[in-house]
Amino acid sequence: MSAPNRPTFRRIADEIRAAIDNGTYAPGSKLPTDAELAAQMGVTRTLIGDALQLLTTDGIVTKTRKGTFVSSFTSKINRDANTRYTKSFRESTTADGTKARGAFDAELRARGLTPKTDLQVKRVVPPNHVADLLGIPANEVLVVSRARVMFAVKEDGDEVPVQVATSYLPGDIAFGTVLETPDTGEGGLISRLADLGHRQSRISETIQVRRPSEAEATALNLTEDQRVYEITHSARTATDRVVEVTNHILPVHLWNLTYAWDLEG
Amino acid sequence: MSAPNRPTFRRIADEIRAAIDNGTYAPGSKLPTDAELAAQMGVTRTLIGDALQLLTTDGIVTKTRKGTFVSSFTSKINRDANTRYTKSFRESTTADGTKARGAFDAELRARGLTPKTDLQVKRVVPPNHVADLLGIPANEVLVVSRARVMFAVKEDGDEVPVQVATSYLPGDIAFGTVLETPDTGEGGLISRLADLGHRQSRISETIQVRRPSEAEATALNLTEDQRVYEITHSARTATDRVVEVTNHILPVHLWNLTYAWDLEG
DNA sequence: GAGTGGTCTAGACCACAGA
DNA sequence: CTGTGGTCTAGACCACTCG
Repeated sequence: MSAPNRPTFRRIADEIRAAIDNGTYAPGSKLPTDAELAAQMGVTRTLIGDALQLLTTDGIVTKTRKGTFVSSFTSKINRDANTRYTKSFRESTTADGTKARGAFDAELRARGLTPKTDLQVKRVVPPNHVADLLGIPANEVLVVSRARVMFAVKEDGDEVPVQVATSYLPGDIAFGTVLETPDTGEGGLISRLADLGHRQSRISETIQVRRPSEAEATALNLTEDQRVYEITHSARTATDRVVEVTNHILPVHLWNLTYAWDLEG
Repeated sequence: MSAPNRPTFRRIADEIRAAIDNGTYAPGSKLPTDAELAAQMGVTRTLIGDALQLLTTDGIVTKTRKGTFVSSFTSKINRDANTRYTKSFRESTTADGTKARGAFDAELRARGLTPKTDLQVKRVVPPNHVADLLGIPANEVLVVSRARVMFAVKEDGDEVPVQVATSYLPGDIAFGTVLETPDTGEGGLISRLADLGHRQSRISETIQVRRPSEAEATALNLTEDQRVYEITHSARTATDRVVEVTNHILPVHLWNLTYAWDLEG
């Protein structure tokens, strides 16, 4: 009623969305082929494709060469920017008695998922905006880059990529230290930076939403029409030096973000 | 090179986007009609429509019954969650010597735009999640609702809607006070709440990205395929009472968000 | 009434994954 | 090889806006 002349392809999308919500199509199951749906609904295959593309963009279904499948990820993961950087959360003990290895680890375990991270440590010349934040000349100085692709492993063993993040650490701090090794141990990067005498005291993050780059789309299994948060995170010490810049890329349909802070007078 | 088999409609979108970026089509100007572009490029009108829809979703062009127009808004507005709630920013003096009326006001003037706000003050039963945050029973208690639609007025007098925001204030605090009047004066809502003995001390915000509701799409001049940030803002006093909940809706293509906070040990 | 974009069909060809 | 979704055309009808 609210939309009297709602186009057919949107009505079809609504219909299928409702069918997924009410359990007619279970998470992970295969939908009928476009051609079958077209026959059922008495429309062209083109229309079904348009309708399903809307659901694909929302992350509700995934289209492959083998058919259309209902996404198995339903609820969103919460990224709480404040607790995630506290020592207690980063080093929190998980259900199986092991200690969490950094913020992302604790975050996923809190949701009953098992985290898995692919890491590549390199020395690189950072992107300009990162060099800028680190206070070093552009296109010149090498820094340590810790590029991660993070997965949520479900109970059935399926690995879903949920985030890519790249941390940049100044060379004079990180070269030749544990910060260039794969496992940063209990409490993660932030704890190790503190060990090295660079305890972080103030964080700032800027957020934008955009289409994924080609590389991001591939890594996160996204289409060009989906959207990601890009969070540029920078941490400075009490002496006001930026000792870490991290670029987080998160599909918007998988995450909520939370922030909290005190007001001064 | 990077995408060998890039579909035609995406290539066309890229082409037009580039033409807009390099000034071939100026901000605010009218593009050729779909039919003309189709003829120029030797493709069907359908394809041009698909291409332009990509740009519409990104907020780069606007389609009307009168033709396709290049958006006049280029850069994004920055919403700095921290400075925006400081007293000095909210009450900052603008170029013309007048005092800013709250956070949004100061935000836009910093960008050379003139803010304009349509306000409707009512007593309403708040949405469930708001009642929850305010610590009152759902579907029952009246609170003060201050619903705003905010515009950026350009130099040529054009008014672009950039945000809708609705603040909810507990009745026992707000009924019969200045909080039910249209103009909350210097420093805005927060200053008046402080005057009434409810100085805010801690803020938390949660962010998600979603399609706009029908009402939001109408108010903000969006299509169903564009995306908005929904920011749920709540403020509590030193005595830990939530005295304000505000729901902010911002088109993602118009805004960047910024947060900053201190780490404890 | 003329011109605009929005929608939809019917049918075609394609690339790609899997048996 | 077959079946899948992805793309594209040609052409049609529509609703809306404006002169």
